[in-house]
Amino acid sequence: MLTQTINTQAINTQVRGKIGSALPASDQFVAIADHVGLIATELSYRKEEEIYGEDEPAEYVYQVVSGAVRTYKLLSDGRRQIGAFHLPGDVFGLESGASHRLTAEAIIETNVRVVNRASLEKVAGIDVHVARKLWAMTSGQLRHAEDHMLLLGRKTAMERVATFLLEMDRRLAVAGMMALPMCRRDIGDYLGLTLETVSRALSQLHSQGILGLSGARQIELRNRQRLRNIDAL
Amino acid sequence: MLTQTINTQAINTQVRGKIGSALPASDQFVAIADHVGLIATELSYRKEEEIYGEDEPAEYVYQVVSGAVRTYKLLSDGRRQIGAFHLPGDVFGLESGASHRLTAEAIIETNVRVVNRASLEKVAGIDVHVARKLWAMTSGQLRHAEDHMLLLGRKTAMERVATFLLEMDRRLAVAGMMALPMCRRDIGDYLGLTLETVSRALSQLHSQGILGLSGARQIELRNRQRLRNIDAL
DNA sequence: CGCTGCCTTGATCCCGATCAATTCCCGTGG
DNA sequence: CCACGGGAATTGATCGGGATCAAGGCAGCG
Repeated sequence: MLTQTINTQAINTQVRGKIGSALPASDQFVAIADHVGLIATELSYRKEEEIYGEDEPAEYVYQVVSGAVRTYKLLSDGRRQIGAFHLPGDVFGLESGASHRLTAEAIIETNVRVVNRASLEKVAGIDVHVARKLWAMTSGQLRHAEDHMLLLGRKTAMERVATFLLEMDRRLAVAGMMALPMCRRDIGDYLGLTLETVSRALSQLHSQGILGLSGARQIELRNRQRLRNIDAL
Repeated sequence: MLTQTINTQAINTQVRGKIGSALPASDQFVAIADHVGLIATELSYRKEEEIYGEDEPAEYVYQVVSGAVRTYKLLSDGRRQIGAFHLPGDVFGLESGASHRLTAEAIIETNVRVVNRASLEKVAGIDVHVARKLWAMTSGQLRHAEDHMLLLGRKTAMERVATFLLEMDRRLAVAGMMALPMCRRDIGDYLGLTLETVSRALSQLHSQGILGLSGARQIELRNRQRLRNIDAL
C-alpha cells in the first residue's frame, strides 16, 4: 500500500503544497497541477522498491522527477513482461479505471511527484483542457504499446535491440551518451528476449563500431543511421 | 481515402441522420451519438477492403455494426502485426492525435457506423460525460494492448492460442459455438506466430477433446477450464 | 583489495519457422 | 445436384534463431 510507503520510506522527502513556478514547468502535468492548484506531493523510492502493485486501487497519478521506473506484468511462473520504462518527466500510473493494471517499481533511487487521482478527475470534470490532456496522455501510452506489440510480435532480436537503443537515445541521451538505469535482464524483459541475447546483440553492435561502451550501462551511439537500418522500418 | 469509399462502394448503404432509439442502444457509443444528436453514417465494406490506412488523418470514429475488422502495423518487408480484431459493437479508429496509427481492413463483409471526429470532439469539449467516455474507450484499448504485450513477449505458442480461443469465446460465442471470421494467417499475425503453428496448436487441442471443429472456422469449446489451465495465469 | 552481483562468452538444445506436399472445403457453374 | 477449381487448412520434414545451461571476467562498492 502506498500509505505504508509514505509512512516508512518516504516521510522525510514529503513536500506538501501547491507546485510553485520555481519548479521546472516543462510539461503539462506540472502545468495542470500548477494551473488548477492541485496538491502535489513528492516521494522517494529506493532501488527496486515497489511503487504500486498490479490490481491495486489507482489512488495516485505519478510523474518521474528523477530516476527510472519499470511497469510490468507477471505470469504465475515468474515470466515478466515490462511494458514501459518511465524516465524523468514521464507520467505513469494514470488510469481511467479503478485499479492499476501493471506493477510499478523504481529501478534506481527515484523521486516522483504524485497527485491524487480523485481530485485530478474532479478538475477534469470542470476543466475540459485537463480532461483533454488526460485522454492525450493515455493515448500516448497506447501509441507506445502499439509500436511495442509490433516489436514483440514480429521483430528479430537484433532489430529489437536496435529499436531499444534508438528509443533510449532519444529519451535520455546527454551529449551523445546514454547512462542506462536498467540491467540486461530488464532490457530482455522489455524486449521479450533473454539477458544473454541482449548482451550478445550489444557485443555485436560494439564489434561493428556502431556503439561505444564505457561500462556496461554507459553507451555511446556512434552511428545512428546504421542502427536505423538494422531496425526494420 | 474515405471519401472515395463512400462514393464508390458504400453509397447505397448510406443512412444519414440522427441515430434513432429504434437502433440497438446497448453501448455508449450509440448512447453518446443519440444523446448529443451527432450525425452518424452507416457504411459497408467488402471482404479485404481497407477502411483507413496507417498515418492517414483520423477524420472519423468507427463502430462495427456487423462483420469484423483487423487493425495492424506492417514492417517494410511485409511482416505484419495485428493489434486487435474489432467485432460487432466495438469502437475503433478513435484517436486523440491527428492521424490513425494502424491500418484498418474489413475481414469479411462489414457494416460500420461512423461519426465525424471533429464534431465528436466538439461535443466532448462541452459535455464532460462524453469526454470521459472517449478517455475510457482509449483506456480500454490500452488495457488490451498491455495484456497482448505480455502474450507476445512471454507466452508459448500453445498458451497464445489458448488465450486467443478464450478471448474469442468471450466476445463472439453464440450457444457455445464460435464462428471465426478470420483465417489462420490473421490469427498467426495477431499472436506473433505462423499460420502453421496456429493450425498445429488447434489440431492438438482438437485431438485432446478440448475443442470441436465443424469446419476450420466453426469452433466449439468443450472444456474451458482445461483451456484456462493451458493459458498461463 | 576482495567480495558479490552483473555481464560476457561459449556450448548445446529445442520450439517454432520454414519449406513442401496433400487434403479439405466451399463456392461456382454446368 | 454434382463436378470441379482454387484458396485455406492440415500435416510432415527439416532448419535455425534464440533459449538454456554453464563457466569465467569484470567492475563497482564496501
